[in-house]
Amino acid sequence: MKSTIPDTGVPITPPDANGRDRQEASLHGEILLRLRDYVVEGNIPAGGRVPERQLCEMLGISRTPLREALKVLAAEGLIELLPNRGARVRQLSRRDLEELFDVMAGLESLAGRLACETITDAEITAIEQLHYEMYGHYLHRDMHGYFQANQRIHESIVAAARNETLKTAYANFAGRIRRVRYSANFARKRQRWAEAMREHEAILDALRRRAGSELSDILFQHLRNKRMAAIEHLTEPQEGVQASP
Amino acid sequence: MKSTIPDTGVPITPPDANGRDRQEASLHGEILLRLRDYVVEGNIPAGGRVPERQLCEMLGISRTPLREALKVLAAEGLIELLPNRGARVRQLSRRDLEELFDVMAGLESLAGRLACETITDAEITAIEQLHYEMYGHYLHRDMHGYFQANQRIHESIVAAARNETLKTAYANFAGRIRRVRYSANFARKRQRWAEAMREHEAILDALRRRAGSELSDILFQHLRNKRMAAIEHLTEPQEGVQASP
DNA sequence: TTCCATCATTTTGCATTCATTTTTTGTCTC
DNA sequence: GAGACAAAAAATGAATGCAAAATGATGGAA
Repeated sequence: MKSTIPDTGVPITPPDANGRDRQEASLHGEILLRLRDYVVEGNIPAGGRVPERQLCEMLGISRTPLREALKVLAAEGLIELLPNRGARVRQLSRRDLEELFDVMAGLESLAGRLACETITDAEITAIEQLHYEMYGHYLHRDMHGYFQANQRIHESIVAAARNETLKTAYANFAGRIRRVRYSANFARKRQRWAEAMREHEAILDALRRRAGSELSDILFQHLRNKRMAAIEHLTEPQEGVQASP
Repeated sequence: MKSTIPDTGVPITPPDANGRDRQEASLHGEILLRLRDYVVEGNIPAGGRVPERQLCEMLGISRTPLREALKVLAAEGLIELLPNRGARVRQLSRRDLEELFDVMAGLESLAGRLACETITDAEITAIEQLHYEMYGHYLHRDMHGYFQANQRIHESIVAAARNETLKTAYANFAGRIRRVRYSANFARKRQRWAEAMREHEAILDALRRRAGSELSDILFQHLRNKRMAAIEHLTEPQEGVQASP
């Protein structure tokens, strides 16, 4: 079933990396997932063309489902479609990034507010756990570990909001930034790192007290600071990440 | 050019109602806009099938661009695609609506916060103008006028946030609710109406003082209350609006 | 009559084909 | 050698065709 895909040594990700729609039933859905991951992971340089024919061969499919997937990715903001001139990986300007970070901040801020309404003690404990883990990474200057724990904390907050619509939107925007986010080596600034830790303390504190409005403020400000750290070092024009050679 | 559309008495909207992407250059883009409006305006009953062939004739196109548009609408959450069983207009459960309203609340709350950072006196004056207009409608018990002015106020706040990404996301979610929103005849409750007016006073006040965090709170609460009013009267299962006969 | 199996019809998913547009290549002129 | 024009090649956008799946109808057995 599912039309024998000849497995042309496709380098694209396995069919379930991103925790999203799961509409793998159709070929189009499968292609969509793989293509999205392919782009999000930065396999195509920013602004680079997305060659239909080549991808078709790579994926062993015809152009129809591929083009459908491209249309969807364009709607998601990952690529852009130039009339009669094909698809390109969207080049995010500095302004685009600022906007994206702000929207993410708004969504997390909302997530925190909602989470306070229904979060359980167990969930808070789990987040505390992650927090201490993150603190350990901080002490060991382990950027990568810190980054991962940090991300899981934020995801936990979003999950605690118990709002699938929010979660999906959050994942969508996160995907758009991901290419850049990894390059945001803000940890260079020791001071910012320490500040972020303090902010996380405050987040936990507000969460424990279920102080929704307050948490909302703290989260927004936290993300705003992150935005500053991530973006300020970019030179005007655009995205700071290229495809690995 | 652009393939003679035989104008089969298509009831769909003119090609520029919704203030969105404007990718009318391609046939696909045109179809996308028209189809989106067609669905948003409730021309197909909730949960009803979206017959490909029929729509193709109606629009005078082949199935390929139509199917591409359907895929995009599905990604936007307006319709859903059942494997091998075609597209249906998404049936929003009560829970879906609650979630959507909350996300809208979060986005507007964010918009208010951002707006406070850069809004000009002139913009505030314009919003005040709308506010008084709305108050007039309120006094005259003109539900429709009130509703429109109200909507323009909220849109003005979003515009004042100067964040295109936010604006697009906002428009997207607004589209999903639109079908239901009109049926939210919360005005029946005189008291809620008066309350909403008071909340709007508070919104304006916070805006004048550029009190971002405060405005954020007020807006969230305002939308939360709106959600209550709009949803509480729905009987459990789902959407409360049908296609007009 | 009701239930279920079988077959025809419709619909969907994808591949293929066709018509344009864009891009590249090659040649000619200055 | 640089630039301009023209033709060829490639890529895109949309239509059509075909196999698989689903829907609906028909008929037979309990």
